[in-house]
Order: sequence, then structure tokens, then C-alpha cells
Amino acid sequence: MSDPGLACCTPLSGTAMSTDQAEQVAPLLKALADPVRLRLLSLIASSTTGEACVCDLNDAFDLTQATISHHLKVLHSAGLLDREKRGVWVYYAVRPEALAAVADLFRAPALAPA
Amino acid sequence: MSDPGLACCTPLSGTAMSTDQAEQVAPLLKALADPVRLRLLSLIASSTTGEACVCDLNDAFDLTQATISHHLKVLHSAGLLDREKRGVWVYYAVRPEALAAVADLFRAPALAPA
DNA sequence: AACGGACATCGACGGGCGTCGATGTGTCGA
DNA sequence: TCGACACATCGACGCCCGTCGATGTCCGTT
Repeated sequence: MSDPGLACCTPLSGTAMSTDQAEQVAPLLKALADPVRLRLLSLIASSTTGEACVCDLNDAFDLTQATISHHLKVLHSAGLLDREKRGVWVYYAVRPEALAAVADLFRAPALAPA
Repeated sequence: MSDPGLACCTPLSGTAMSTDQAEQVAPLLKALADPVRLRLLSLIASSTTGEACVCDLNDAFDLTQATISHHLKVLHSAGLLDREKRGVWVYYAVRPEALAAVADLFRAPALAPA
């Protein structure tokens, strides 16, 4: 053998993302990686008051109320949405810090070097 | 009934993400929403030459070569990685434009209004 | 107290995804 | 030419995820 393990190695400088970091960030991106949840987030963020109640969001999709509720729960559990119950209705609002954290992810040197 | 359909509506201003947009962006985020693929991207981006061959990446994980190859294919198919074969080895390099596009997503007014 | 509406939760179903071992393809060296 | 290596592809398996209908919980109204 010609010991090929030596020839191809460009040693990968040290500032790469750790396994723990990756496993911490992936769920956040997984929560965003769904067209329905993206539109939900967008609808809430683009509302005049910065928040929206479930009944509004429900009408924007051809999906069951149970499904919308599930998606909102995913976004809320991921820390992307705030949830506030007022009377009979429940209002969701985006958490700008969470979105900013995601945006910074792709400008951090480990992922966007130049 | 008190016609509750009228009371809770905060009309959702017009600049929300369309269904087509959401279905176009979701696959990109889905490609990123995996801890292994995040680390792969990070390892490649943080290498001194800006690229890495599969044999290097393979050693960084406790996964089969087939699995790493699969993840690299996903990232490549999503337009996040460039692929170049040189001799026996295959080198992958990040496409900064694709990452920038993702970063801009979360600074666009539809998702990050303030 | 009783009814109805808003939203969450539950259980189930189907499809997609991550992982694997095995095999195929291309390249280099002996 | 033959063998070894780097990497891709191919089924196959198990599991998670999106969706649904049905049901539960809370609140306001009458």
C-alpha cells in the first residue's frame, strides 16, 4: 500500500463546529425546515401587531386545526414563538432573538469564513 | 353566538411569505437540519484550503462511509456544496452564496421585521 | 348550570429520512 | 493485468414526522 492516508489530508483547521453544538442547533433548523411552519412564522411576523391568533392562521391553510396547532407547538417548543392566552384566544408572537441567532449562524466564521 | 370570527382578527399585513416561496426554501433548511450535515459543512468551511476530501471527513465521524457519502450528496443536491474529483479523491467546497442566501432569509422583512 | 366556541391533546396511519452492509465504478500502483 | 483504494450506489430496516379524526380542556355567554 502507498499509505494514502497521508496524501489527501488538508488538516481541517481547529475552529469547526463541535458535535454538541451541531446537536444543539439542528433541532432549531429542523423546526424551521417545513413549508407550513415557515409560512406560519412569516404570517405572524408580518402581521401589523407582530402577533396573530390561531383562528387567523388556521384560515390561511388547507389544513386541520389540529395540524396547525401541532406546528405552532413545534415552533414554540423550539423557542421561536411566544405564546400568550387572552380570554378564549391564543396569540403567538415571534421571538426576534431566536431568528437573529439563526441568522448569525450562517455568518459565524465556522460556516461562512470569507 | 357572538360572531367571534370578527373579534380576533389582526389582518396579517400583506408581505408574508407565499406558499411557493415556503416550499422552495424548506428543502434548503431541511438539508441543513441535521447535526451530521452541519458538522460536515462546518468542517469543510473551516479547513485551511476551504475544501476537504471525503476521506478526511469520514474520519471525523463514527459513521459508515456510505452514510457520509449520502449526507454529502444531500448537501450537494441542495446547492450548498461544490463537488470536484481530483484523481482518486473527491473534494467538497462550500458555496458561500448559498449560505448567504440562508442568512438573508432571517433578515428579510417577512421573517425579521424589526 | 348548560351550551358553544377556541385551542390543545391523543392515537393512528402513511411516507420520508438516517443508517447500515453489500456491491458497483473509477483510479492508481505493482 | 491484477489488486488495492476512494467513493458512489443499492436495497433494506427502523424510526421519526406530518396529517388526520376524535376527544379533552378552558372560557365566555345565555
